[in-house]
Formats: sequence, structure tokens, C-alpha cells
Amino acid sequence: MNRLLRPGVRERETLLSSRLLSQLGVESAAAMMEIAAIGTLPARQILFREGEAADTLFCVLSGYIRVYKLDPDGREADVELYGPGDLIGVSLVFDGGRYTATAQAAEPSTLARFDLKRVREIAGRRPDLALVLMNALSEQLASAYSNLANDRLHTAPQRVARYLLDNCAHDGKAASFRLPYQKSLLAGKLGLAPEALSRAFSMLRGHGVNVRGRFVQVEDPEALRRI
Amino acid sequence: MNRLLRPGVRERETLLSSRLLSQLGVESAAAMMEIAAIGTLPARQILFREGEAADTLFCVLSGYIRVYKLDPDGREADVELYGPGDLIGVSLVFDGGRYTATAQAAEPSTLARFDLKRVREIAGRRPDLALVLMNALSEQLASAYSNLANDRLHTAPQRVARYLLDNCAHDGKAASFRLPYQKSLLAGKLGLAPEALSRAFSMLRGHGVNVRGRFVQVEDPEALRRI
DNA sequence: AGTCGGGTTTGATCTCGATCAAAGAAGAAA
DNA sequence: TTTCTTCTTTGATCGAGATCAAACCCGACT
Repeated sequence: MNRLLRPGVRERETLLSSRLLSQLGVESAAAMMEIAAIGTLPARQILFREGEAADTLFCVLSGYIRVYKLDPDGREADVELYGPGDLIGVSLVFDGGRYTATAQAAEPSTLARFDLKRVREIAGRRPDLALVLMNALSEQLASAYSNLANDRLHTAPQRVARYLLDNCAHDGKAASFRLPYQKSLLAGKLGLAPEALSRAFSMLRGHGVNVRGRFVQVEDPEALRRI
Repeated sequence: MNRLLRPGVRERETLLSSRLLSQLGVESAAAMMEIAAIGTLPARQILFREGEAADTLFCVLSGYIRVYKLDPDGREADVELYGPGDLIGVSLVFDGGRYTATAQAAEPSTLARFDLKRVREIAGRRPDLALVLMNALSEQLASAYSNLANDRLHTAPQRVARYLLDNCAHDGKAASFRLPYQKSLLAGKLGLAPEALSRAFSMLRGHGVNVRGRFVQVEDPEALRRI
């Protein structure tokens, strides 16, 4: 973590409007703001490693953080990709112990850090914080289950199609949007090698999907759904 | 759910010693016991389906419950396998809404059921219950992440080897144990077709693993670890 | 504009595991 | 025990995606 500061005016605003603080009562939000530190990370910087003692809860303010597990010979499997507003390490608030995966900035990012001990303490006193944390955790579990089922049931083009639908979802009509990050990152998130993602895109071309750089057009969402 | 009763003496005992109630203070445990109902399920019975309104939290007392997702053409992907002591639906306590997957008894089972509204209410008053729920949720998330990474990084024999090591773990020495459920169930849990599990076992035979029915002997855990 | 370096695409190959089909084993029930 | 059903194993085939290698593209920088 390069810089590590008490939040400035800009950061306070971002943080206050984040999913974490915006759902809290004023007092709890203030208590959390009190213990927040802001840090920036250059791309590729490691935030924490699997097995390290866990002492910090993170909230992504900008950028993307890739969380992955390693296997003995160094291959990596992405387990979750956290973007602005997401909390990293919620499961450690009460589970304690150690980080169960490694986190790395996928691009230059800014995060808020909260000391876990103090978060525990505040959550003990303030049910609204405990509630927000449980909600975040629940969402993450649902997301993990989806990913797991998605991996096991769907082919690469199907997974990509679902991703596109989930991320433009303009009810029925044609839509277009910009991928929020590199394709290789998306590939990891979907559990694919970059080559496989590329091939999936090129096969979807025949089904009304146009890709140019990060720009994606979906001509017929209905057709995609049936892939 | 066939029978649906206030807990009898036997069930009260099981429930009190379950991971859920045993970690609670006496008063919280009593409050939960107060709202508990016990039910038995025959094998294959559906407990709830993906998309249904969620109104119940379950605690497995005996047997195994398979939780899976369906794809459009009816194929199933297991997402978690819950056994005695496990809680099903924790993420719904506060997340509310609907079940995000389908649950089915993998064998004749008995469960405790708790009305979600009442659980919410008690958890609001009693931090120790909220804590236990968060713990359960955290564990489930960690487990889901492991499964996801496991799927993406390891081959079938490797996954089976890990399962065996995790489930006999007698530090270093040879060990043997009984699979707690059918092989086809294990296959699903590991994200494999039953045939693939069978082949994995027969390849592990060359590495000191003997399987006869549900009985498994591991001659050399160290060798397994290196598969 | 040229050059450099990364991400991305394309091609060729190969391995793993799904799937279909059928034989074999093991429980449960009569 | 015998029968019947369900689970498991084995065999053969097939396709999806990983991997390795090389070409390509594009933005950043000089």
C-alpha cells in the first residue's frame, strides 16, 4: 500500500456513498469513518496472501481487486473479482484467523482499510453494521454458488453470454456497453484461459455480438439467452 | 416433510448438541428451541426449490442434503452438500427473498426447521445468535471458494486425493475410513460424473489407495498429497 | 510517424472428463 | 436364499478447453 492516509475530502465522500457506509445509521457510519484509512495500490500489487494473519477489512473505492488461490506449482484460479463498493474480507470479521486466498490489484486502485479488531468491536455494539456485513457475506455466497454452478453446467460461450446479459440487461432491447476491465481479467473471472474467452467472443459474433476492444454490442439479448 | 413435530426428547438432545445451539448462550438456545420444529424426509424428497420464497432456516440433524442448481435442460450441478450439524439457508436470514438453489434429501434425513422471521427477530435481540450465523456463513463462503478453485485447478484424481486427505487427516500415518455417503453423491460434490469418480479411484489404486465399497484405506498420505 | 511492449487473437495439438452403452456388484425385500 | 433394483465399474467415443507458439493489434512513448 503506497499511501496510507486519513481520508481526505474526496475520499470521505466516496466512502460515505459506498455500499458499506451508505447503509449504516449516521452514528455507525461515523464510527467506521473514524477508523478508516485510505490507500492506493499500483497495478499488480499484492494486498494480502493466502495464509497470512488477517487483520484488515477492505472496501474497494476504485479499481478492481482480483482474489485467487494458488496451486502447488503456481497456477492461479480466480475466485472473485471485487469492484467499487465491494467489501473484501467480510468473512474474516468474525471467522478471524487467516486470509484464505490471495488478493491482487488488477489495475491501479484505491481502497479503504479498517482494522478488523475495531470492526468486530463496533459490530458487537451496533446491529446495523453487523447486518450490512451479513448482507455482503450473503451476496458473496450467492455469487460463489452461481459461479460454481456456472462452471459446472455451462460452456465458455454460454458463460460469456450470461455475463453479457447480466451486465447490460436492458430488458429485451439491443444494448451496448464497455467492459469495465481487461479481457484477460474477465477470462479469469469466468474461469477461462484468455484464448478461450477470445474464441467464445468470436463464436458469439455469429449470434449478434460485436466486440471492438472493450466495446461490446448485443444485438439480440433473446437470442443470446438461448445459446 | 413427512412428520412435523415439536421436538421430542431425543431430538431436543441432538439439537442442543448441534453446532447451532451448542454455541449459543442458554437463553438464546432456549429461544431457538422454542421455535424449532423437527421433520423427517425420505430420500429424494425436495426440501425447497430455487426461486421459491424463503421462509425457513434448516439445521441438519441426520442424513445429507444436497443443494444444487439446474440448467434450462434439467442438468444438475451440486453446489454444496450439508451433513449433520450444518445450517441450510443462513444467507437468507438477512438477505431475505428467495432460495437461490434447490435442496433435496440425498438419503433419509431429519432436520430442524426454524421460521426465518422469528430467527431474524431473535438474532436482532441476541448478538450471540447473529455471531453463530455469521460464522456459519463465513465457513460456507470459504468452502465455496475452495470448491471453485479446486474445480479450476485440479484434475479428478487430485480432487479425490484432497477429499481423502481432508477426511482422514491422521497426520502422516496410514489411515482408513468409511465414506459417509454414496459414491455418486461424492461425485456430485466434487463436480464429477460418477464414472469419472470411479476412474479416479482406480487410478489412485496405484498410489496406495484401496477402496472396497464405502471402505477406503490410504496407505501413504504423503504420496497422495503429491499426486 | 516510428518503435516498443503489452494484451489479444489465431492456429495446432493434446488431455481430461462427459456421455452413451453395457456389464458387474451389492443391498434390500420377499 | 433368491430376486430385483439400484449403484458402480468398465469400455469406447467425442468434444470442450488448456496449452504452446506465433502472429497481430493497439496504445504509450520517444
